[in-house]
Amino acid sequence: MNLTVAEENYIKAIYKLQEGDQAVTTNALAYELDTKPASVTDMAKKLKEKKLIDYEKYQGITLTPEGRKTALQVVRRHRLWECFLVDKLSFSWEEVHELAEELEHVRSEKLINRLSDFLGNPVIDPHGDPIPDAHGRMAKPRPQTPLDQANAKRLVVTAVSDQSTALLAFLNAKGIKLGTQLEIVAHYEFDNSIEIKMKHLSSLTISEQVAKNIMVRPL
Amino acid sequence: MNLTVAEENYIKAIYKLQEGDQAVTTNALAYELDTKPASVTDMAKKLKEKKLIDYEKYQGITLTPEGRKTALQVVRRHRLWECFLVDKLSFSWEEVHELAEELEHVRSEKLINRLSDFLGNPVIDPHGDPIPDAHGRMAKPRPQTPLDQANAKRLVVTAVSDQSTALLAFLNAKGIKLGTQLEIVAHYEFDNSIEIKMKHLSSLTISEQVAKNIMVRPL
DNA sequence: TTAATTATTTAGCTTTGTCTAAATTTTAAT
DNA sequence: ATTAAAATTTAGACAAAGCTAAATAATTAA
Ligand SMILES: [Mn+2]
Ligand SMILES: [Mn+2]
Ligand SMILES: [Mn+2]
Ligand SMILES: [Mn+2]
Repeated sequence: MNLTVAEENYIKAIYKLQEGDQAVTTNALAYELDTKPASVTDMAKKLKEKKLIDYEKYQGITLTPEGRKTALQVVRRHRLWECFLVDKLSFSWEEVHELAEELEHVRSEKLINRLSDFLGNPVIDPHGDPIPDAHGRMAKPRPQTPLDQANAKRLVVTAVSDQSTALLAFLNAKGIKLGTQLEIVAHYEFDNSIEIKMKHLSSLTISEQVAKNIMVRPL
Repeated sequence: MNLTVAEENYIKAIYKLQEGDQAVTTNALAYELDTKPASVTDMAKKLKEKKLIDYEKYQGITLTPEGRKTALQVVRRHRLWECFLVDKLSFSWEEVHELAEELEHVRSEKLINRLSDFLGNPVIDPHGDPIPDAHGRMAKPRPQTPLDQANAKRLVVTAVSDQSTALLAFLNAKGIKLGTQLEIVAHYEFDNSIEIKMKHLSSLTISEQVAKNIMVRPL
């Protein structure tokens, strides 16, 4: 099955939005892909034809097993390229998503497996997301929660769930990265902001919006 | 000026075929790009519109200075990726062209300049072709001639002018690569085949067709 | 210098992926 | 149970890139 770049992008976006089994809506997919709902409907018909998704009018979209396999391949390529850019070419984590968005479409098993070897077969990408192996299997991530829901006091940052340049740039500015250890000093119920303290630094207060997108686990 | 992948491929092909100032013909370009003359005519109109080529009906195609600049950027990306694949991922020289044909279309100055640094700013690619620098300047290649026209006896292989998998596989089989030193033992005028001898090996005879595509300079 | 051959262009059609505007279906609210 | 709002689909259009078949221009041969 030979997919176009657009088809791969759709499959990956469906994978991303399809938490568990819940069907992905036309509008959500259009928003995620920065396109229009009418375009999504058109593409849904094509992907159904290719047996990559289950789709019935007005009923939303889910990946078939074949579609999920395809999605995992694209995700693998995306995340390995992100590792390459950060580890080998010294890009910072907020710069790599867009480039990987293009590199992920070079389809060569040999290339991607050699790249993985070259990188030491990493299992997480620069944003803390797991990298599927050549068979589509991912190490199941150690349990992690959004910072705004953490109950332990001493925590370590394991991932960021929003990967917009804006959030990543903010985290850079505050010195927060994967592996950063922090302590929760206070919750402020007025706006659900959270005061945190990192070693050797004065404490800072972050918005609920930011806290929701920082994944942590107890230290 | 934002170019499509197809436009970049055309510009690169025109650059390749346009030796000196001679205009590139519609048919030659169609053959090079494995497409049809009618398609070339269509694209020529678009590229003229974008001021990348000079083109008048029936008069053939030449790159404008802007077009040449674009071509050199694409060539730079292509050849740097080939270096990456060979030097870092252990691909052999006959495998890299197709992959580079796709990778070359990821347009990011920052990416390609960092890749170049990472590779040690190489000046020739795995086939002996020069790599343009960030400003489009290439080290002018040291004088080289096709093996079938060499007059010195002791020679060193500097490049291959045909990069088909078939030729490269043949050269692999015979142990001929960039830097290989060889001696011309005999010319056979019946078919213009050439007998050569490499150090520590028995001599072998290669066809004119092969000899034409091996570039050498006197040792 | 005609005539034949070759090269190139034009015309018209196809596929992919997108859009807007209008129609329809589903969901939520009275 | 209607009605209003929101979500989704359809219809019709467009741009990019390709194709085939037919027309035209340029070149070569007789
Ligand atoms: Mn992508
Ligand atoms: Mn990532
Ligand atoms: Mn290419
Ligand atoms: Mn090359």
